[in-house]
Amino acid sequence: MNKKCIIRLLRYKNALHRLNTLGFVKIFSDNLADAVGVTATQVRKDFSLFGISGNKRGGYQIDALIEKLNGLMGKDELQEVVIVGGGNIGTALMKYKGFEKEGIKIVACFDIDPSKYQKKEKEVSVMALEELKDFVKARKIKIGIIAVPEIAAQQVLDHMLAAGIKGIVNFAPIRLRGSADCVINNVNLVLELETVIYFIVNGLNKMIGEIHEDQKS
Amino acid sequence: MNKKCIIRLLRYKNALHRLNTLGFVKIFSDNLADAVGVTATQVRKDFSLFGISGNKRGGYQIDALIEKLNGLMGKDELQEVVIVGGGNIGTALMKYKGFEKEGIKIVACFDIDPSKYQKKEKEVSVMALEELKDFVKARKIKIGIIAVPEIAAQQVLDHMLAAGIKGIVNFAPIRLRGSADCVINNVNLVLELETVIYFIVNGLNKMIGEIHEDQKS
DNA sequence: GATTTATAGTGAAAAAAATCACAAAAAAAC
DNA sequence: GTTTTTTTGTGATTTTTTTCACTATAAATC
Ligand SMILES: NC(=O)c1ccc[n+]([C@@H]2O[C@H](COP(=O)([O-])OP(=O)(O)OC[C@H]3O[C@@H](n4cnc5c(N)ncnc54)[C@H](O)[C@@H]3O)[C@@H](O)[C@H]2O)c1
Ligand SMILES: NC(=O)c1ccc[n+]([C@@H]2O[C@H](COP(=O)([O-])OP(=O)(O)OC[C@H]3O[C@@H](n4cnc5c(N)ncnc54)[C@H](O)[C@@H]3O)[C@@H](O)[C@H]2O)c1
Repeated sequence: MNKKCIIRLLRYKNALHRLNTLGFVKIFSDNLADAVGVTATQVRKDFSLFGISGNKRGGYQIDALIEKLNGLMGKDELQEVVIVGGGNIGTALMKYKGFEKEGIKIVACFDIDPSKYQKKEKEVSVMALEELKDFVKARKIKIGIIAVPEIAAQQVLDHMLAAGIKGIVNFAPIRLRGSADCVINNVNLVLELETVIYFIVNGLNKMIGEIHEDQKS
Repeated sequence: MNKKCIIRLLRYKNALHRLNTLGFVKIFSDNLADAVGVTATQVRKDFSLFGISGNKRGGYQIDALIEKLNGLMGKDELQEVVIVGGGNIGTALMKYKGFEKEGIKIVACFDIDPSKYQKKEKEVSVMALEELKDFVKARKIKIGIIAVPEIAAQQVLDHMLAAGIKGIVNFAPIRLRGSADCVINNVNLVLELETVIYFIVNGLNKMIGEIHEDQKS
């Protein structure tokens, strides 16, 4: 079984979700491939690896496929997520409405700057960093987002680990190290831009295909 | 030459930048590997592929290395970038101070919602989408960021292509297709979270290593 | 109901990427 | 100034990932 395959499965699931809400009922491997940006063979191979099967000459039933993928991906229960750092990125994430439909809920944000604290109905509360540990332990939260300046990232990671967080998306432009006990996905938005710039400046538009790669550790 | 290698080179560059500002002068392949999350052999192999050499038993001179990488990456001139969509993500990016030191400058934002328009000193102006084309053409801007709702993304892409944009980072959770004439880097933040959730829910913390992969097309 | 056709499924082959293993060379130690 | 140590550089090898080439099968057509 292929490591990258897992990320592709998540992509398939998201694409199928979209196609489903658009009213599609059945899909062929090449449509799905197209939506996600891979080859049809790859889609079928991935499915084959995970024991997903469709109907020969009939394609795949979208709802059954989504169900199967959700099962494989363990996306049955709503995942509660906390953010540390209520600045630009943290706020953007808090305000984003698109998480819920993927079974993700941002339940709280923690900051050290008291001017950021807020407690409103309908909005995500911003609390003192000191409250993180109790909050996370009480609600058994497993996933956290780091949206603090680079300089504070390692320290925040330590707080999160102490609180029992098991998975982190880190937006600080520094590679935080995970462990057997905690997976970290380092997302570097500047790098996303730089990558594009590289291809433009060097006229490598030809080099089409999957290119970027993040790191989980 | 390896495709992923290019992204690693950008990572090396960023890490070196950081180490440099921290006062380091020279570095060994294993330090750099550590900072970026790869093996020392990989670092040397990558450098070898791009004709970068250091000093046996002496490691690499950081400033010379940065210069060489900048040369290879074509990061000599300041890159001006426009955003379309002045909402949550667009605003976060506009306010972010970390681009300039990587030679990137957000010069303007375009939106269809007049309530978002603003023209202040010191801040990035938000203008009407209709002004995009002239602005981009006049300043010969090559790079754009799409930060509009999914439903509007394809249309915005068309506007950008018409304006002459050659490279795009797209935050809408839909795969926009590039062409020989335009590179698109689709960034999906929900997927970044979902990936972490997958690893936690399935107890695959063991599966340490580089995992995530974005797409440029 | 036979034939054609489109599509899934998959072992085999190819391609791509990472790692290994070791030579070369520079610095350090003696 | 010789030996040891440390680190780079890279061809060879291994591993991983993708693609190919083909079979099986269900639907559509005749
Ligand atoms: N905004 C962007 O578009 C953008 C782009 C690329 C990368 N990033 C990275 O994302 C991270 C956040 O960026 P931002 O623009 O939102 O920054 P920001 O300065 O707007 O927000 C950071 C927040 O973290 C809080 N904070 C600082 N130290 C803390 C600590 N120890 N514990 C808890 N909270 C703390 C601050 O009070 C502030 O509210 C940074 O590492 C940045 O480099 C941001
Ligand atoms: N905010 C997040 O944390 C987050 C997370 C994941 C993905 N995204 C994606 O990023 C994109 C932007 O998200 P957001 O939260 O910033 O949305 P938002 O609704 O806050 O902002 C969207 C902006 O785009 C403008 N807009 C709409 N149609 C437009 C058009 N045709 N031309 C120009 N401008 C137009 C709107 O006026 C608005 O200002 C969305 O596709 C979203 O799915 C955002």
